[in-house]
Amino acid sequence: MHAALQALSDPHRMAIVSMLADGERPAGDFVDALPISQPTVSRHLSVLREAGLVAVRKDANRRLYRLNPAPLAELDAWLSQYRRFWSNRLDALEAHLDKEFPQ
Amino acid sequence: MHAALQALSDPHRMAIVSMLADGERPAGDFVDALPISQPTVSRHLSVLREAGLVAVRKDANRRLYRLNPAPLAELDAWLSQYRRFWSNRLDALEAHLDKEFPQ
DNA sequence: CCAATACATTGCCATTCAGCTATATAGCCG
DNA sequence: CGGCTATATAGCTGAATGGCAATGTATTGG
Repeated sequence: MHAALQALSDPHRMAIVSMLADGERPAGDFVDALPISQPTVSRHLSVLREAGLVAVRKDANRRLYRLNPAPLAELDAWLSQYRRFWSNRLDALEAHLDKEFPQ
Repeated sequence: MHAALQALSDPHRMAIVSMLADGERPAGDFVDALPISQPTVSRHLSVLREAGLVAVRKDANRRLYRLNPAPLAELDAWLSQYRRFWSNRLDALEAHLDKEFPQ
């Protein structure tokens, strides 16, 4: 999960991940959306790939990127040890969940 | 929250934050726990301070560090838009919670 | 007052990294 | 095939960053 944090620590890469919350997108969408050059976007995508945060598939000319949520889930799990600091609401929820959907 | 991500992207800083999950600690504890020099630890603490992830208070000779959970809560909020990708369990929990503890 | 402890700050070095331009690769279309 | 589009790769540069040793600062204890 540390690789994911490292990858997310760049604002442009975080923006890419945010755009992918809506679904699959071709690389060109990020080039249009971000104020940086195409090769730089391509490099960011490569970093996100290596971190396991995104996956690609080919569609003719284009490369369609989609989110790979696993590292985010890991990050979420790490964060869970801190939720008690701000969220009694969630604590209650988890207690309930464990009863509702045991194991 | 981006400043927090940046700060957490270093493994030693993440280790410090992890240690603080248990409560307040003097700076020296991190020096003992990490395989890096005291000045380097001090620099990491300074970065965490600037990111708002930790707060300090003086206790005689020592500086007692504690977690400031606000940036982690922000990160948690950002992550929430992705939970649907891996956690139907949590979705169910939240639905329940909204009924149980409305608003 | 003096030595010791705990921590921060300074100054340096090597590495990493985001950015760019230029170029390569691959698929599409006429 | 030839040109166009979409993306990746290579090569470079400057800035940021983590590491260290040396030094500064403040507090405690004798």
